Amino acid sequence: MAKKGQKTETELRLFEAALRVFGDKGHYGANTQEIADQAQVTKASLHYYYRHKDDLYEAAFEYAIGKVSENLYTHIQEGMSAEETLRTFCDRVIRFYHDHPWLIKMFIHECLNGGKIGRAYIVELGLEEGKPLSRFIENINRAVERGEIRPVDPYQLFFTTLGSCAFPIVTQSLFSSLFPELREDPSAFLLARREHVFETIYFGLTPSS
Amino acid sequence: MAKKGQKTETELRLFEAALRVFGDKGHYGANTQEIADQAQVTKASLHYYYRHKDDLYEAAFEYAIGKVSENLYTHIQEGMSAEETLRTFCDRVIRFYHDHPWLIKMFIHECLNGGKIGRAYIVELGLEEGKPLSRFIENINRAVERGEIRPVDPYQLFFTTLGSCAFPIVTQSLFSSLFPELREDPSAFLLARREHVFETIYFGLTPSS
DNA sequence: GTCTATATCTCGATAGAC
DNA sequence: GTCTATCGAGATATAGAC
Repeated sequence: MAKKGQKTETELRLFEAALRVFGDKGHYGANTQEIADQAQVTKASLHYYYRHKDDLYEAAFEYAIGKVSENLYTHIQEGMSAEETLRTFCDRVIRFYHDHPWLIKMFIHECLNGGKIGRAYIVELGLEEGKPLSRFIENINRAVERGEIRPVDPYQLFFTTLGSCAFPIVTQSLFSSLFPELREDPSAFLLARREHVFETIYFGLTPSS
Repeated sequence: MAKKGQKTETELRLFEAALRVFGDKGHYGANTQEIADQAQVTKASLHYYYRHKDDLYEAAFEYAIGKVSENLYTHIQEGMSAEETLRTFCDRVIRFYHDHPWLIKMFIHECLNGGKIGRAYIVELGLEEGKPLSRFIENINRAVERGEIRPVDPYQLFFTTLGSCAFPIVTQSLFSSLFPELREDPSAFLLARREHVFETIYFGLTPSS
């Protein structure tokens, strides 16, 4: 059922509730009762469509990775300069995770749980020709070759960029009690990061640049 | 008991086991049976020293924050240049979390759970005069004033630096199946980040700088 | 397909012997 | 202070009526 093309209306409600609840609380923190409640069905119905909790979780995680791929990586076009690539990536990551924080939370939850379930689905982001992540890596490598930017490990740069963008969204609940700007207007702070992260990474902090 | 000065040997074993298990699995993922097993006592003994699971978790989290403060922030001295501040911070964060990944995992788990319990303890990192985080912020502000670096929001820079350093350690379990360098020699990749992160943030990517 | 009712299991916490 | 035994809440999952 979960895999077949068309979902019934009930199944769709279950699936969307699962995205919200798993996204918010992760695999362990979520419970089937809450998912059933949000979908306005009973637990028995939930188990009718998805035999085990894990089946529902896997379906949700696979869908989430697809959404991430679609919203973050497809906007990085082959042949973009490093500047365009980084600008686009910062903008998409921060806007997307700002609007859908449960997606990055689901991902981080899965990381903390050892990635046992998610590992099978993350290959969709792969590095092979044409896959989403490969365009980021390729664009950086080309930019180094033609001297737009200094030599840099594109994998390291990927983590630096994604980490800079995603980390404040993940840690907001704790750091907001410490940082006045983040506490008073989280959206403004997070959206201001699009410029900050791009400029810091691309131009650095030294005034000469 | 937990708060008093001297811990008995059994209590110490329990506490250290709690650090490991909570650190690895977070508040919800951890269970008291596993902590008791690792401490080689029964659950009943665990509950003798710590009435509720939450008491043990709070003690562990408070201790963890103290460790983080002690190992990351005390090495940032008042009056350091921005260059020294960032170099020191990258070096300490990556080395420390590389050696003790459960500490950053515990922190992120708490963030994902909404920070309800940890919020009370994170104020120890505060921004007030003399508190650990204030030195980072102050050093950056001074560096801007005297023109060492261009104008930058020190709070934004804090997230950029910490996120760049911590994110790969947190997400290693999932991204290692995607990035060959990270999979084949995680330590080398993570330790190489100390230079990469500092140079990317301080000097940027543009070759002119 | 959806429900009520329930089986089964896991976990935090307690009682009481020693 | 540590143990065995057990309680009771809450979770996943199933049985069977409709």
